[in-house]
Parts: sequence; structure tokens; C-alpha cells
Amino acid sequence: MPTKRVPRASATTEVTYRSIIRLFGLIRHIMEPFFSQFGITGSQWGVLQVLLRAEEEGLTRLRLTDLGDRLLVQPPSITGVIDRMERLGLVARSASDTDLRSKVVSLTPAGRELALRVRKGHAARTQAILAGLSPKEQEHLHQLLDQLGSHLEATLEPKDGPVAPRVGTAPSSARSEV
Amino acid sequence: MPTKRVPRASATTEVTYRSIIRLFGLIRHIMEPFFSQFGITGSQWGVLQVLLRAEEEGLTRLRLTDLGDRLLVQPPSITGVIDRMERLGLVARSASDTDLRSKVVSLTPAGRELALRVRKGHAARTQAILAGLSPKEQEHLHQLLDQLGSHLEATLEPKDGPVAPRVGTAPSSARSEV
DNA sequence: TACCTTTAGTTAGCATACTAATGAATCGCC
DNA sequence: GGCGATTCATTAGTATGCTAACTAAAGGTA
Repeated sequence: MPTKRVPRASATTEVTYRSIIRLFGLIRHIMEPFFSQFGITGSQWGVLQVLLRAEEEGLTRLRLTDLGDRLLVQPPSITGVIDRMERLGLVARSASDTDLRSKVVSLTPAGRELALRVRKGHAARTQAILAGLSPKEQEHLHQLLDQLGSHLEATLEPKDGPVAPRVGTAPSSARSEV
Repeated sequence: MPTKRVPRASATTEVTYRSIIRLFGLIRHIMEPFFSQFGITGSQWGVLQVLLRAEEEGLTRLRLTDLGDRLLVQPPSITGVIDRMERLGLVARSASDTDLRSKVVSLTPAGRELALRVRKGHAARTQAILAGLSPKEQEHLHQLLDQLGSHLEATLEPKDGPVAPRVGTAPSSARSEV
């Protein structure tokens, strides 16, 4: 009889999975040295990037929790990163005026200036990284990755009821760093 | 006037790049809990996996440095991971009999047993993760990622001379964990 | 043989990441 | 209005990862 389709584990799946992991490792090895040129780490860039974008949307201050949500990172991690960035003079932590429990973070002038400077070089780096693919291939890759990402988010949050509303501005997305 | 094609930075590149970072974050969020079911971490799985594969190629012991090369991790990191795994009874560290400087690591029976057990569940997990794509799409994704990976490796190691030999068994690849 | 350079592994110190537990403050529902 | 449940941030403790510096052992060459 002809071999059935649907084998025990599809060798393709295994190698595809490994290629994802491998690619990420390579990207990190390229980006970390870039960030250290500016005296920051990938995580700190993540914070700068989120705060800069928030400002451009009219939000000059974000709660620590919101920052964590946007970076897909737990509260204790945010506390530490912000501690160090405050020490570096890149961000300022202040009390919320509506909720005594929470604190808000905002860019200092120095932080904003650095964020803009890093952003420029960052764009050039991502260009260089993706230069291995043609624009058309990049688009196709993006489509496949997004499809996979949506699948995984669905897997991760089979949250409340059959129909999950989910209105927040931050689509639980991205780990902006790197 | 009509907006020019070829904008300053190709929006596609930016979103594609972000989709890579995001996907990796999602995968980590899915895999880490899986490993902790077995009482290990992703890095420890990386070590088990490399040692298991080495055994299957006839190598029952690897030097710490070789382990680091295969995992794309620096020596001090390996020292720490192996310390903890030794304490867990998963691997054994012993002296090399050809070089007094180096030490070799091998799986203990318990480590081998665990590695095999994790490997099974791991395959199932990767299947579930990639189930968001059809086999054909997976293949296409794999092709694109490999192409990008080769591009990055070329970027990272413009090593010696115009023509770099590079014969080693481990193609500088993968960060086997996760 | 003697000395200088390179290699293997470890230690020290820093930056992240996580979970669990704490203390404050706010919400929500009776 | 009030009290239990939830939320926000932090602390404590563990696991990685890295760079820099150090020890010990090999190698290579004068």
C-alpha cells in the first residue's frame, strides 16, 4: 500500500522549528553589540522604544505594568530594568496621580535623545539583517510568521468565554527589544 | 506629486523584523513551562539534547568547550549550567585523559533517560506550534529562514582570508535549546 | 631547554528573566 | 459603608547570559 500522508512527526516540522530558534540566536548575536555601542542593553532599548512610541501616540507616561505588558515581561523584571535606567538618567519614575499604588515612567530629555539616535541605527541594522531576502520574500516571510504568531496567541490565551473581547491598545504582542 | 516607491526604509522590513522577534517570544512562553514539567530549564534541555545526539554519533563525552560551541554559548555560561546539572545528577564531569586542562561531560543514566523522555514530548510540542501552518507553508518558511540564516552567518564570520575553510562538525549553528 | 603565546575552565561581577511572597491601595459587591 | 478579592509594585531567591581577569596546562620557537 502507498505510504500514508501524515507521518509520525514530519521531518519538515523539526527542521523548520530549529531554523526559527537558530535565526533568533543569530539575530541576538548581531544586535547586542549594536546596543552596547550606545551603552544600553537590548531590554533597555525595548523600554526606550515603547516609551518613544507612546509619546508619539500622546502618552508621555506609562505605568510599569503597561510597560511590562507591551514588552511581554513580568513586573519584577520591569522593576529592575527601570531601576538601572533611572540610574542612567534615561527615564524618570514618578507617582501616578490617579492611583496611589502605581508609578509611571517617562523619558527624560537624555532618554528621548538617545532613543531617537538608537532608532536610526536600528533601522539600518534591521535592513542589513533582512537584506538576505528580497522585498517579495520578506513580505512572504512576514505573512507566514504572522500566521504562526496568531496561531500561538490563540494557543496561549484561550482566556475567558468562547468569545474573548480584548480591547486594549497593546495587542499582547511583541517583545519589542532586540 | 505621487509618492515615490522605495521609501526610506521599507515598512515591510520593519514589520517583518518585528514578527520574527515576536514569534520567538511566543515560542519561549510556550516551551519554558513544558521544560519545567520535567524539572529542567530550556538551557538544560539544550545540554541534554546535544549530549544525546553526540552519543548517537558515537561520542559519549564532550569537552565543555565543544558543548559551548554547539550551543553558541560562552564558556562561563556552560560552567554554570553543568554545575547545576551535575548537582541534579543528570550529567557527570570528569577529567580528560589526553589534556589535563580540559574536562569532559557525559550523560548519567538518569540524564539519558530524562533526555529521551523530554525529546518525545518536545516533538509533540513543536508539532503543535507549527500546526498553524500547512506542511507546504512550513517548508516555505524553513526555506526562507535558512536563507536568512546563511546570510547572517556570512555577516557574522567574515573570518580569515577570502575563502574560509570551516570544516567542523558543528556548523556554528543553532542554540539547540527551546 | 626556556620562554612566550595560546587554550581550557573557572571565578567575579553585572544585567535579565522568572516565580513566590509582601505591603499598599483600590474595587466590587452585598 | 465596609470587608474580601484583586491589582501594582517591590523584594527575595534562582537560572542564564556576558565580559574581564586568572590559573593551569599545552604548544611553538629561539
